Amino acid sequence: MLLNSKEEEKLDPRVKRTRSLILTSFESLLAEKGFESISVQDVTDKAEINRATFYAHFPDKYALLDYAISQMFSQEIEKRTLNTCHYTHDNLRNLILAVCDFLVNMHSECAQPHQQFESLTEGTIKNILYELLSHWLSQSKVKISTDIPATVATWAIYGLASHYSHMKKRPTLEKFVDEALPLVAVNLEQFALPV
Amino acid sequence: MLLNSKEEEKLDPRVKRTRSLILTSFESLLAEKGFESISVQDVTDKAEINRATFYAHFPDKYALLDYAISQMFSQEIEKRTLNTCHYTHDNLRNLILAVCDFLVNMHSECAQPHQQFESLTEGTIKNILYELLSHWLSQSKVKISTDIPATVATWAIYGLASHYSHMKKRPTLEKFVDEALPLVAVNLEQFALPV
DNA sequence: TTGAATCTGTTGACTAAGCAACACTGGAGC
DNA sequence: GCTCCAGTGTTGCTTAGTCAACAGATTCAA
Repeated sequence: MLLNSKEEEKLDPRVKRTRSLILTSFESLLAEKGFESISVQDVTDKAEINRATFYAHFPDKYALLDYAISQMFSQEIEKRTLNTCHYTHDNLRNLILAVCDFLVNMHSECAQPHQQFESLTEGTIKNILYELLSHWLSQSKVKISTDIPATVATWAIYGLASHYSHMKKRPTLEKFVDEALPLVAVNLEQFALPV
Repeated sequence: MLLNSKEEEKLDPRVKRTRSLILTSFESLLAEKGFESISVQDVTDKAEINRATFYAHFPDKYALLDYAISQMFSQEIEKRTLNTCHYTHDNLRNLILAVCDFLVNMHSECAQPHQQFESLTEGTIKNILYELLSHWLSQSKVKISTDIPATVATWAIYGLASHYSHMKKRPTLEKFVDEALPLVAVNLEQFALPV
């Protein structure tokens, strides 16, 4: 789910093109109006592709939202090279920063990020977070089940970021993260010893 | 050749997409290096389309150059709505301005506008000019053969614009055109009476 | 409640684009 | 002379995208 950049490169150029057209169209529509009021028609009209083509790529608009969020968030992760490293205090810090950044941006770029929209994106992002944290923990010398600590950290990180992005008077991101980081780190460090 | 905007709109979206990809790629390559050193490979690589697809649209890169120049120049004409009007002194003035503008821009945007490149574009632009002037003259009450005056004016206008675009110390465009306009107008006005 | 309107998801026949392979050309260098 | 190389056009087959038409769902107002 994370290391998909390589596979996507050797995809049929038509497929890459179509997906990218759909994605661009969808993102620009999200900036205009709420997810619920966006129809598949709207997306395909703006993308200048046939509606049937849309359904060859996605079952419905919810799948598109899922894909769009995955793509954007994965890009954020890749930009910070968090997908190709292991657990350190600093990488964890970076990860929390990434999620906060992402949610803050999303709220500023989307016209109407309502309840339903948010809970759909929440699931998508938590999946990616969980995968990444499990990956980090699995590299540890200590061979134990990773699902409990990964779950705790996933929810904690997303919760923190969501809280931060909804605050009316936000402190600087650095300040917020420095305060929150130890609480998350303590749950991971005992399992994620440096390799 | 001129009124093609309507037809192009109801073209297969795949065709529009492909042509536009080729065109964009070609234009950006022209900004980098000379026309002669651009290969069909280069164009299709940058456009991310298959080389065989290129040949389904154009016989070779010279046809692409032709198409590209036609498109760009026609856009310049349409922008000034010169394609949907008739002969007036002021429209003629605007037409000369358009050709000058176009050639000046081309010289600034293309990396190496060498001799061969220029003579290829010259033919393309003169064709469009000739068509447009013939169209203007054909609307006149005076029903006579339009080819002689259209030819004279075409060559004169292109010659003026080419001269202007190559001048080392260019006067303002307005000043240049005001001086040149009467010499062209005198060849047309006797045929192109107001309708 | 009807029915007009709009969106959905799906189908089958058609067309454009992708791909790999081919023979051919025109240098560049030895 | 020669080969090597990079580009050119072309081909047959595969796959993705287009289009028009369909039945069903939802909404809204008459």
